[in-house]
Amino acid sequence: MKLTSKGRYAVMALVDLARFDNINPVSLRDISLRQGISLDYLEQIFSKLKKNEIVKSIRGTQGGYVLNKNPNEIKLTNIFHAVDEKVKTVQCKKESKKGCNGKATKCITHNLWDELEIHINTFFENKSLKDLLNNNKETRV
Amino acid sequence: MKLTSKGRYAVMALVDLARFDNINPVSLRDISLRQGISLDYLEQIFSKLKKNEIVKSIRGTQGGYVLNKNPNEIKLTNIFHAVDEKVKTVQCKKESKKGCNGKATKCITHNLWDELEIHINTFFENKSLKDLLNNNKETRV
DNA sequence: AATAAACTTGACCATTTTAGTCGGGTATGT
DNA sequence: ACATACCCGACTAAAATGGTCAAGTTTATT
Ligand code: FES
Ligand code: FES
Repeated sequence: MKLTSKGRYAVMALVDLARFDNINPVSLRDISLRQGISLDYLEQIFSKLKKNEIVKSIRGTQGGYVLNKNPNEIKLTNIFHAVDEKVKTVQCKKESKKGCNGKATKCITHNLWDELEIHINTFFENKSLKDLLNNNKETRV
Repeated sequence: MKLTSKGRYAVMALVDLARFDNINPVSLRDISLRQGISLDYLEQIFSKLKKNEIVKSIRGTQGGYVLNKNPNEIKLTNIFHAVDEKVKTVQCKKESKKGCNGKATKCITHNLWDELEIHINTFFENKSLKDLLNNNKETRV
């Protein structure tokens, strides 16, 4: 049960972006340096964020990315969905009529994992980028 | 963000066990057949459950496993902990003074992932094996 | 017009994790 | 004796992860 770097980085990068994009487009190079994330990897991530209309790109010198929506309209759900960081607790195909291991019945714990999935997704649906902007400066340890 | 089979199987197997161990010890072979889980894999899992005093073993013919505690005392947390299915949302070492990527500060999303981890763990702490016994027969699809 | 910054695309890859398998044991009820 | 069932450690194929690399295109600036 772990979060992958792709999802973590996507959120990190967007928080960074949201802080600075009022002034100018923010280049991935800057985000890379500030957050310590590989530039090449960021490009992959932003390509997906763009396809999902979470950010807009501006090409050329002085270009970069800007948010495509208000920070309070961007939920973690949206971000995670964009970069394919999905919550998957059940083993069976969700829409299939079959259970785990190709059995005809749903397994005895299926309902439990469904509950868990909802529980987690609720968290993501209730958090927007805006929530992360306040009171979340880097905290010295 | 996904649940691994080890954790899923551990819970599945224990629910199965809890249903039948009032009468006789339950053999892994039976669980394997009923739940469609590889016997060899179950042995690995039960070895850990035993070390963590969640189940007791009885060797020899007619042997098997029985619960070592009341179903309402066995939380999902305990089960997951036993089989090393841990919830890990942050990238940094939890107790280290360093953040992600060896930086001296905690990253801007660290608090968020901490919150998430707590959110998920709360779910596991509030569910016991007993909760899963009622109303959780295999449901025909 | 030349240059350099920055986005775009797609292929490639090493490492780690997962989900097992396999081959030997040892204990014990019948 | 013998079959059942637990016990233990090593091994491994396949998938996922977390990137890197190469070769573009676009556009602001000089
Ligand atoms: S998780 Fe859906 S049937 Fe097992
Ligand atoms: S998650 Fe802890 S510092 Fe990034």
